[in-house]
Amino acid sequence: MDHLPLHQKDSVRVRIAPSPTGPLHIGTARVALFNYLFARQHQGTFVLRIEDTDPERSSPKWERDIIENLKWLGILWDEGPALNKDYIGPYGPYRQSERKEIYKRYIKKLFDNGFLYWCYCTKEELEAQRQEQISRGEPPRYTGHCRNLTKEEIERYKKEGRKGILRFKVPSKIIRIQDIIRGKLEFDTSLFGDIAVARDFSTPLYNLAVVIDDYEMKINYVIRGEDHLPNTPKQILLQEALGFPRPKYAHLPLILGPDRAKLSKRHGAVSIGDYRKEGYLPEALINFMALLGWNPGTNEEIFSMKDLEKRFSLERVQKSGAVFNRQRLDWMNGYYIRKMPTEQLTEKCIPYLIEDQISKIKDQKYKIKETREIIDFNYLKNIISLFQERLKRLSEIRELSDFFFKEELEYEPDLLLWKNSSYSEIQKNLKKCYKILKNLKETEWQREKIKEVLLKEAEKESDRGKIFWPLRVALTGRKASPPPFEIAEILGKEKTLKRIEEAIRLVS
RNA sequence: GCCGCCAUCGUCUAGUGGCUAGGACGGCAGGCUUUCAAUCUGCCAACGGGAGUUCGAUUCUCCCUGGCGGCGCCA
Repeated sequence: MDHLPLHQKDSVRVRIAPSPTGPLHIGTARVALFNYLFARQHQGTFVLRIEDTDPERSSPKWERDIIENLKWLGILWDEGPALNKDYIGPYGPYRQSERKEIYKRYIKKLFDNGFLYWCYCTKEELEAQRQEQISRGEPPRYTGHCRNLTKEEIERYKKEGRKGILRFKVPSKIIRIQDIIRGKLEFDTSLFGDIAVARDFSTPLYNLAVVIDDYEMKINYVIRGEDHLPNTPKQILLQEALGFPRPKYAHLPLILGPDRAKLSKRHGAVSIGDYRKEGYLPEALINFMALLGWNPGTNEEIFSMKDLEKRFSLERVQKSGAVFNRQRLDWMNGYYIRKMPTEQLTEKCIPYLIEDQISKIKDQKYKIKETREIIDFNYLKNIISLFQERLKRLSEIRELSDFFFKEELEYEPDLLLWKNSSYSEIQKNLKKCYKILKNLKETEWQREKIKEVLLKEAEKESDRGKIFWPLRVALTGRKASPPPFEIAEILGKEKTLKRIEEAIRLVS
């Protein structure tokens, strides 16, 4: 850990700085996670800052989404906005829109020291220039048209109603960066042109705002996505002009879509909220995201947040981008679902059922909407337990368990047919089941007993499927489901017999 | 176009100057099983290309190719 002197171990300060222009993106969440883990590892501080300098695109609604979902994931910050109340931290507000006084000081300082100038070019003029440069094969950049305007020219522009923007006089030099993940990097700033840094004295643009805030908040490690690599030398130039120390940089590989382009909306669900709604567990998402670009160097692959806090290291972060693989996420989510206590799983599944199968009456009591039966938590738990090893996403419980909440099942009579058996044979076997089950006492109505008595009958056949398949279909109306004994037990004797009768009628 | 970054199975990845290049997801085949799932067993599957360095390169260097990112009065 040569980039981290021992005496600084307790002073690590990192941040995640999302802009509230959309819901929490999976890429942002992963960058947040890596920052969080790095901070935890070094007993450092993890800061959340809201980058809402663009009032056009920012919205409190998205800020709320970002905050709520970070909390849900368990990526908690030490300093930053609280969910429901205003909060001013030790380094000022954590929302850029509330930090104008701070920015003003520095922008004035830059201007007074001659680093900045007003540029009055219009967007159209800039665009025309850009096109021309591109057609000549030059890098599109601002070449300093307004750098040395006379007082008269400035007056004239102002009279024309031009508002102007503050640009930074970019010096020509080679910037060398030592990136923790990528090693030595070099940039030639003469290719940049003069960058726009502020709309006016109190509203900095991104590059300047970041530099000022990171300095003010004493951020010493900047861990962010690789897409920010080209911004880094620009920010360093600004730091140098302001006399700020340079933080250490670590640029993380990007999360890619199946086409290997940066993961974006067109690839499907990208917001944490979407995954949450579909029934992905935070543990699975965290584990999965951590392994996208990081690995422990061993064959282990199941990691809790606590494990990650112990094991994570920037040194083991990959350089190349990682394709987001939904199947692997599904597998991992299924793994965590199976590992979870059934009680807890039931609690998590109930909201999905409440959407259409059941309604909540009071604590622990629910009503099946279609049959109007009153059931309790335990009943639901019994149902959920049948699907625990079959679920990949919590939302699947709706579809999978549907037949428990129906008055009547709808299915094709042909579905009752096992292999090449005939209707009459199926009818005969269903009648046998009916008779056997009817003779069972209520006290004997439990899965082992049901299985025992039916198995005795099924053994007489050349193939157990001749008994079990039609019975299972009679109870579920499905070609795939848990075993009939367990379903019968939960359904109860009366409903079970009724469903068998119904099936018999179908094949008559 | 310019600048930059990256390069091991389809995907996530381990790894080494000499190994049958390892694991996981997925796929395929099989066991268990009425079905599905879970689970177990097995199989398929990779070092982008060319030079160099070297006794020997997947590994080190260079070039090429390819992929990606960036080039806003967005962040």
